[in-house]
Amino acid sequence: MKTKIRELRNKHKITQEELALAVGVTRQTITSIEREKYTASLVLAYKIARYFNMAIEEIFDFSEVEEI
Amino acid sequence: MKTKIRELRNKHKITQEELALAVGVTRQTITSIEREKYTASLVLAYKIARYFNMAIEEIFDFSEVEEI
DNA sequence: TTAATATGTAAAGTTAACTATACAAAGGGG
DNA sequence: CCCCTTTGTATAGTTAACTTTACATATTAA
Repeated sequence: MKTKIRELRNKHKITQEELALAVGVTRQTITSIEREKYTASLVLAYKIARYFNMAIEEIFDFSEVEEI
Repeated sequence: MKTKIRELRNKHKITQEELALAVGVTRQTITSIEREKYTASLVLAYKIARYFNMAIEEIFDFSEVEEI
């Protein structure tokens, strides 16, 4: 899933490691999510959104999710 | 994790099975999430939110998630 | 009371999210 | 150039989300 994490991280000038630490996961998890290796869990998505002071839907791109 | 799914489902007068079908999971998944057996994935949370025309944060209760 | 509908639960299996460790490669600053 | 920081990637392992099947229980309607 596409996300704005890298973009936001650059804007805030923090590394993957710093973000990982802030939200309580490993750097590999952040790397994997940025590189779309897998999708964040709901709780992690929330923590990342909180960190950047945004809503989950503003950071994670659900446009590929099949419409209901 | 606490959610408003049951409450919303009752308000909309739909069964677990109907919601499950609408968002593309099994009834057991809805049951388990309502009974807090486990937390929905990000995509499922999004689909449920879309179904009820709400934001993810309005349906899922993140108050127990450790502050960052 | 019986049937039908809605929900709870259980167990076993699969897949995806995440950890841990480790090493390679890219890029900038001295 | 060389060092240092940041990022990419790989592999193996664990845990949690979700499926499938099946049966039990509660509630309502006929």
